[in-house]
Amino acid sequence: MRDLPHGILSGLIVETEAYVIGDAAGHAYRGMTPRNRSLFLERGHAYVYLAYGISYMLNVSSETPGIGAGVLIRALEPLEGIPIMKLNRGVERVRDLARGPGRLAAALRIDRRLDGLDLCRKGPLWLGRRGDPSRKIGRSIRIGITRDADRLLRFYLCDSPFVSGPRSLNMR
DNA sequence: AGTGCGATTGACT
DNA sequence: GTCAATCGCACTA
Repeated sequence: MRDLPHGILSGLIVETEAYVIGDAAGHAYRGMTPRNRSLFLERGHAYVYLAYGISYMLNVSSETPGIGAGVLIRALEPLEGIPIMKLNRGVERVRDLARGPGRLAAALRIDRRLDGLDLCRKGPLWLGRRGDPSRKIGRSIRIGITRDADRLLRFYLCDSPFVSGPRSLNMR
């Protein structure tokens, strides 16, 4: 859920990637730095960083304080505030509004100012419960990384058209 | 102080 | 399918 001056935006998370303890692909792997310190907060805090100088990535810290791990939120099925998301993204097609981590952040106007925010409390950005536990969840290798590339730590809703990535990865 | 490089995207052949 | 854009930051010296 995202609370903006223009209104409330929300969506269903349909795709994530885990960056676990001791994971060479994770930003926390080489210890705490000014950029990644939010990964070391109590689980449920936002870690936002800029990738390729172009796109912001939203992560949720996933361990107890001082450990350093998180989950990248890769795609959303837009639910509320779709007209505002279209303005934020400059595209009309609902499927393209938040399909991919950079697009998701753009649709929700997420940037480094939200870094470190507690996502378990209602605020400018927070997490709710909307999922249907009976929907089938697939897993695959993670997208766009080089180290620890073989681990099956990407998760997505099999039947959702709002999932990113090559179709060959979305069949399991 | 200088350098190299992405947890991507959008435009183009 | 290929490829450039773009910049904060981690690393080296």
